[in-house]
This record gives sequence, structure tokens and C-alpha cells, in this order.
Amino acid sequence: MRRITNGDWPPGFQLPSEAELCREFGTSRGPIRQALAFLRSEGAVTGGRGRPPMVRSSVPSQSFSTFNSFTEWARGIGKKPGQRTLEVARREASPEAAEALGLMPGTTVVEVLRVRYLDEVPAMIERTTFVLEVGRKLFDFDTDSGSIFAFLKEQGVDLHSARHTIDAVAASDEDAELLEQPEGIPLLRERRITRSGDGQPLEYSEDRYLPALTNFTIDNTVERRAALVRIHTEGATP
Amino acid sequence: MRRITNGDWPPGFQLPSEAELCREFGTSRGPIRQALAFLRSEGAVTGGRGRPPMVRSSVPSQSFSTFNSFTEWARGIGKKPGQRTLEVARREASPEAAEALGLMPGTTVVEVLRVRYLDEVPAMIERTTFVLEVGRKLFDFDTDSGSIFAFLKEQGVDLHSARHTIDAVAASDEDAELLEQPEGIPLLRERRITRSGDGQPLEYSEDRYLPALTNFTIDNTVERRAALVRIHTEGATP
DNA sequence: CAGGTTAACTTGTATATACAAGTGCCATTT
DNA sequence: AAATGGCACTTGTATATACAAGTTAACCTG
Repeated sequence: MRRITNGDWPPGFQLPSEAELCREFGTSRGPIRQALAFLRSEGAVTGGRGRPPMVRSSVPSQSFSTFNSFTEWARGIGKKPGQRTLEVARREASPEAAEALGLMPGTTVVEVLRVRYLDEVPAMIERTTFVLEVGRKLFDFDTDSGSIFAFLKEQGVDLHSARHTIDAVAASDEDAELLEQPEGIPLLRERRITRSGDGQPLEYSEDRYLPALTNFTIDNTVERRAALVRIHTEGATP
Repeated sequence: MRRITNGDWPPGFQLPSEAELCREFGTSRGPIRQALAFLRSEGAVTGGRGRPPMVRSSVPSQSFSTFNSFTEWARGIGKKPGQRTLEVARREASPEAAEALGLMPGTTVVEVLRVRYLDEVPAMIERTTFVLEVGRKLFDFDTDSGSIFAFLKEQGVDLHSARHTIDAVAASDEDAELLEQPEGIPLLRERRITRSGDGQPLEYSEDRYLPALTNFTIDNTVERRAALVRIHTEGATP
């Protein structure tokens, strides 16, 4: 049923009925319905009892690696990714990172500070804290050469799932200087905790984007819940 | 199979095998597998060939109406929602709203400007533009009484799907005054285009949140793509 | 011509069965 | 004691069949 689920159907296209698909693929209805159920779960087709499926306009999504790796994302949009490393340091975790990573205060971690570029233009500042076992691998890696995410995956680090929180902050002195922008301008902030398959926190990152260059977008419908959640916080904006 | 898909299973719980579920529910394997496939598509259970499903920690999500209606969302988090309407006006659409709604420049629309409160604290400014056929209903509605979203649904308006874009902006004079905050502070901005079931744009809204009070969060994994997409823009921040 | 009815077709749900591919535990062998 | 193999059990995929619920278009009647 790969040809159904992987099919490149134009939006608005009326798929054949299940009976026709069975004839066309020379198969029973079970696998056809399974494939269509998958497309429905992805929001890719619509329809209902009595009406054959119709292709909906594509629902934007990004894979785990595309979303979590700036380098991969930049390439995907046809931009040349770049990075300048300000620091790779082994030090005691900040209170915020310690809390996010479930570490005791004062635990040794590896912190990375980089500016990320799109076509030579500063687009984002990335402050990342890794647990020591993961971060130590970076001392053997040229962090100016590309994707830390890809490197760690190659090293067998199980970067499996992440929670992302999005808010807005004012550019600090340091931010402003690195991004070549005025101090205090609004930056779109994404904080991320990445875990291994068995739930161990491995990475805590705070990325600050120029909103002029990067936005986040999502679709939702009455039929399909948004995985993006608006949450209430009590914290003060730094 | 409602009892499976609606079951309140604690994270980490080992579901019975499919054979046992068949015995327990006195049904064939088909519907059991269908229910489990649904849970898998929601990311709620994991497992695989040879291993019975196990419940994963819950994946946060919000329904269309909870995400799109500030009032409903506020109630859901135990806060008292409030609103103060600055304006309900019939006028020519702004160029931006016209473009978003697919209207000719100068087309008459209905614009609403409100401050939204959580427990009497200003939390968000909402600037909404409705196409005329929808917006005109608001002249018979007390927009200080609650949810426009709910009211329009009651009126039979088919608010069906939406695309949300998230970025950050600096608080304007007006923003700052309405939110009782200093001018220029970073605000988390969500722009939304809401459409009817047959794709007609009905509403364009620009909501500006205090990031100290409201964030957005999402989970993604290697197995399950994020519907939230990081996009590249070329626009300048206003 | 407009409205109602009906039949053919559609998807949704379910049953029983069969085989393939994978897991995990226990017993045997090295 | 550790490694390996076998077996019972598991999920994944598929077939054929049956019935229910809904859609759509054609036909008939007023």
C-alpha cells in the first residue's frame, strides 16, 4: 500500500473508491482501508461514509531531525547554513539547565554557545547544555563544521524525542551584538529538552531567532487536534 | 472500542495483548486493532511486533475550539477569562487583512479590537478581521460578554480549520498601554487565518500575548513528525 | 419544472481465518 | 556460568465475507 500512502496526489484530487483501489491493486479491502486510515490520521484525505476520499491541501509538518537540526532545516529551505562557535565549555550547570535536565545543582555539563547563519546572515543564537556523557563527545568535534545533532546521532547518541516551548524575549547585550541588531529587539525564543528513547534528558537548548527570518506555523481543524498547546505560565520575562 | 480509545491509562501501563482484549471485549481482532491503530497514530501507545502495547506519557494537545477560543482555553486552565472591547467597526480591510482573507483591497470587513484578561490581568490583545457576512453578526452580540468564537458557532458559522503563525514583535504604544506594560517589550504574536469547511477564509486575527503569561509548547519524536513547522521568512519585523 | 423516492454505489464496522515476523522465556549444550 | 536453540506467544499483514449507514444520481409523479 506504499503507492497509496506515498502517492503524490494533488490537493482536491478525488481518490478512486475503495472497490476500485482493490481492483487496481489486486488486493483485498483490508490493506486499502489501512492505508486510507493512515492518510486520514495524517489529515491528508477527507471523506466519509458514502463519499470516496478526497485529497486535502497538504498539512505542513517536519520530521524530528529537520525540526531539531538547524543545519538540516536550512538546507531544506535552500539556504546555506553556517555557524560560529563562541564557546564549548565544561562547567557546572546553570540552575535553569540543571532543573530542565533533572540534574543536581552544580553537576558538570557541557555548554555550547553558537551563532547560526542563513546565507551568511546571523539568524539565531543557540545556547545548548548537554549532560556530560553526551557533551564530552563534542570536544572531539569541530562545532563550526556543521550539525551537532547529526554528529551526535552518528556517535550513537539516542536523540529520540523533544519538548519545545515557544515564547518571546528581548535581545540581551550579547544577543544583540551576535545578531548584529539593536539591543532589546524582540526575539522568538524556542526552548527544547531532548531525551533519549528511554526518557533520559540529554540536551537542554535555548534558541533565540530573529522573527524577521524565522516563524513557526501550524494548522489545526475541528477534526484534528493541534499538538501545539497554548500554556499558561507564571514566570516573568527576563 | 470506545473503552480502549477513551480509556484513562496511566503512562507506562502495559495493555493486555490483542488476544486478551478480544476475549475481554468479546469481539474479533479487527476492531481491537483499529482502536490500537488510532492510539498509535495519536502517539499514545507504543509497542511492535511481538510486544503488547504500552501506554506512553501523554502527548499534549488541544482541540480546535480550545486552541482557537481564548475564553474556552482560559476556563480550561482554571482562570477567569475577561475581555474589554475597544472597537467593533465596519470598515475597509487593511491591506494585510485583505490579502490574508483573499479580498480585493478596500473590501468592507468587520474589525474587532479587544484586550483579553486572565483573572483581571491583561494577558493578550486581539485584533480580528472578519469577512462581512460573518462579522455583521457581531453587531447583535455583546463582545464583552465572552467568546466570539462560541457565539459564531452558535450562529451556524462554519469555523472549521485554521493556520497559525507564531513570531515575536515589539509592543507598540497602543499595545503597551492596553497591556499596562512598557512600550517596546517583546510580545509573542500569533496570527491566524480561520476558514470554513469548504475553504473560504472567514477570519484573520492577530493576537499579541504577554510571553510571561502565555507560551506555546509541542512535543515531537523520531517516530512522530511535528505538525509545527519552522519556516523561513523574508519580512522585516514591524 | 420541482420535489420526492429509490436503487446503486459508497464508506464504516465487524467476523473468522491464515500466514509472516518478531519477542521473551526456558531448557539444553558448551 | 554463559550462550544457543526451541517454543509459545505476540503483533503485523492479508483474504473473504457480511451487514449497517450514508451519498448521489436517475427516474417518476404531481
